[in-house]
Amino acid sequence: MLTNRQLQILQVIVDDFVSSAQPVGSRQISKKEGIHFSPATIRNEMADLEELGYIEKTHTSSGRVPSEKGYRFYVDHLLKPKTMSVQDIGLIQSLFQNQIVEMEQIIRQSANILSDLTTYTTILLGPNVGNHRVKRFQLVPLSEQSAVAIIVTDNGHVENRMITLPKGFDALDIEKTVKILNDRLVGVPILELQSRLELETLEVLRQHIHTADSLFQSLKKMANVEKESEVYFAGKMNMLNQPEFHDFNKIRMFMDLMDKKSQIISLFHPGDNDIHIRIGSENNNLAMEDCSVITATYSIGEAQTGSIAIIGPTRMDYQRVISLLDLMRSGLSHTLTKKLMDGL
Amino acid sequence: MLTNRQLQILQVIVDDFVSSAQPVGSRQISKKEGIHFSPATIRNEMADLEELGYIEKTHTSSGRVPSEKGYRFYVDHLLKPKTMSVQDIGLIQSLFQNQIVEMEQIIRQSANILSDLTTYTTILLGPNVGNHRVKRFQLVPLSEQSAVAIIVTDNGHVENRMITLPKGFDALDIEKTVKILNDRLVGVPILELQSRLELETLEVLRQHIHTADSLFQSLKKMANVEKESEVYFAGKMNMLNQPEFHDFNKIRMFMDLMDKKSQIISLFHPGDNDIHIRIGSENNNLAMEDCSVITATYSIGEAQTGSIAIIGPTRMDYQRVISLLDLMRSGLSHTLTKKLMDGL
DNA sequence: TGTTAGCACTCGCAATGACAGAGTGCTAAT
DNA sequence: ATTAGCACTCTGTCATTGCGAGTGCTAACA
Repeated sequence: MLTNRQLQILQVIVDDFVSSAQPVGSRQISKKEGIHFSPATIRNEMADLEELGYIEKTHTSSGRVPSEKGYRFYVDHLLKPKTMSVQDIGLIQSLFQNQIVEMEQIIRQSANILSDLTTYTTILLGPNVGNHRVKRFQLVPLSEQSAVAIIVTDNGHVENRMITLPKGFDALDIEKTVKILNDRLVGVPILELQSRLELETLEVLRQHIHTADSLFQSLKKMANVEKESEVYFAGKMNMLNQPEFHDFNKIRMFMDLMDKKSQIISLFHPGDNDIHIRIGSENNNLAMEDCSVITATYSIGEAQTGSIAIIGPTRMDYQRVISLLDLMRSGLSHTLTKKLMDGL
Repeated sequence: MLTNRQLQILQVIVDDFVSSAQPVGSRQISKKEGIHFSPATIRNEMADLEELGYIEKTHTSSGRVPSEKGYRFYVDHLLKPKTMSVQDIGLIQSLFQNQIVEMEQIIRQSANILSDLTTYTTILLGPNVGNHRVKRFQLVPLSEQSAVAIIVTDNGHVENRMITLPKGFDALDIEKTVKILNDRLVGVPILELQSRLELETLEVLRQHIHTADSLFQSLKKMANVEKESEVYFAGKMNMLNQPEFHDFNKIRMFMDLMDKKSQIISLFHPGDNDIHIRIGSENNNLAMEDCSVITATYSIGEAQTGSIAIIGPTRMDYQRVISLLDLMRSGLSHTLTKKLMDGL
């Protein structure tokens, strides 16, 4: 167990390093408010803290830097709620007071505001599409052989896809098909669309349309709606400002990562509803070794949830990010839920 | 006028510098195939070329580097068609042989292939939306007060927008509205949509729907479809590989530029149908001082055109990029036009 | 007269060493 | 238990040096 003094010192080291990005020496610590012991004493304590793995030296005679374990401890035990600046709060509030109609707009804006306020990178996962339900199908023929299939979901999202039509498919066929699809599939969650399509419509289609099987192939493709959530980015380039990223290899790796949706999604904490913090190697990703990721979820109505992640260097202002994230998550949840209830 | 020998030397300097990124010295030049004079002679010629402004020294005793004027001359007079590698051709061909249905997919892929093959950055402007014509309107109500408005264009593009409905707007009203819109506005180019909407439908709507004016406000918003072309990027990060961009400020400026659609669009050559090359400051953009941009246009059918730009360092393999760009532009034109003719 | 060999000179760059500054660990005094 | 003091270590900077690559110029050559 750490002594009170060790806690104090660890706190100062993390706080100081977070804001200066420079290793922290004993003399520097001794000058801080609330520290009433000499540099020598502090050096002794630091030696202990180092032995325990909470801090590290960058070289034999350097000041100390928090280790991953140190950050972890700091985050778990030493985080003290700071009051947020009125401006920050105001900026976030104004987004929600602003009467924006489209959900997507609001989400985009949220990401931008977060990355501006934090100077880190924000990734925002839109509500998971899988739970949305089909509201309406539409089939707009473009030519003899092709048409646009449109699926509108209950939250106003529109999916559209080009499909090929069977030979000799006429206006009447289209009408019939649309009717069948709407009769049978409205209300079905996107996630189940493909299976339900087969189950519910194949037979009926065969009864009414003589090219049913060919058509069905097209419809099956259409029903293969992207189930992964939309990903919104903001402030990708903010990483360039972080001194730990003044290294082309790191930048490269980071940017490559940002281009891979599957890897991005793996950064999010599955399931659960809290704010989560992953520090450095806890992200299980080489490109993220010097990064921490703080994630939160927001919810829209009962069923839909989305996530927000803020990615910064491990030397990150954890408290500030958490506050901002919390404010944003609740604002988003509230505003978007209201939109949903009001029928968008 | 440059002597034959000077041309030869300039050519070697550009070629060499393009591939090595290192200033080229007289000794190095003298060793090249086809060069039959001594380093001393070459030094004399280089002194002349420098005086004429085609090449520069990076410091008093360095080798020479092409100046902007040098590149310009090279591009205008010295470019020799190289035969393209079979692999490159194959890769591009395979894209078009591949049976991809969606235009957008093809365009995205094209950009990717180009940036992969060139190792530069590709920007692809989709066909200008303004000329597309309305094929069908649809209005899907989501709640009492809101609906999704959908516009399908003749090339299969789908625009959708949330709109608010007037109080007490019922299913019958929706049906009427959709009918009126489709009767009056199908075939109208997107560009004219807003004006034609007012001209053609306002009166009729007033006759049939008692909340016509309120509805019309919503429709007007809907009709405000983005007229600028879609922009596709590929290989943004390729710039990191270029030694001239191993400088955080340049990277930053470049990336900032890439985020500004209006600036991006200003990089393209307006109007004209040829391949265009802009070197360094010819781009009139500080962030582009060390970049060259090569642009080409492709066309879909008679009316629609799009553009491709490849952005690399001024020290760029001009010939290769031009060949690739030419191949891609004609492939794209051909394939997409065919798609359009086949009714997509 | 055009070409070339030779040479002195310049510049960048990498290696070297000296040195100041910041920090540590340990010991001995308080 | 705390702290002052001191020897030691490591980094970063600066000036020096030497090397290599390249140039410009001159004089010799074909």
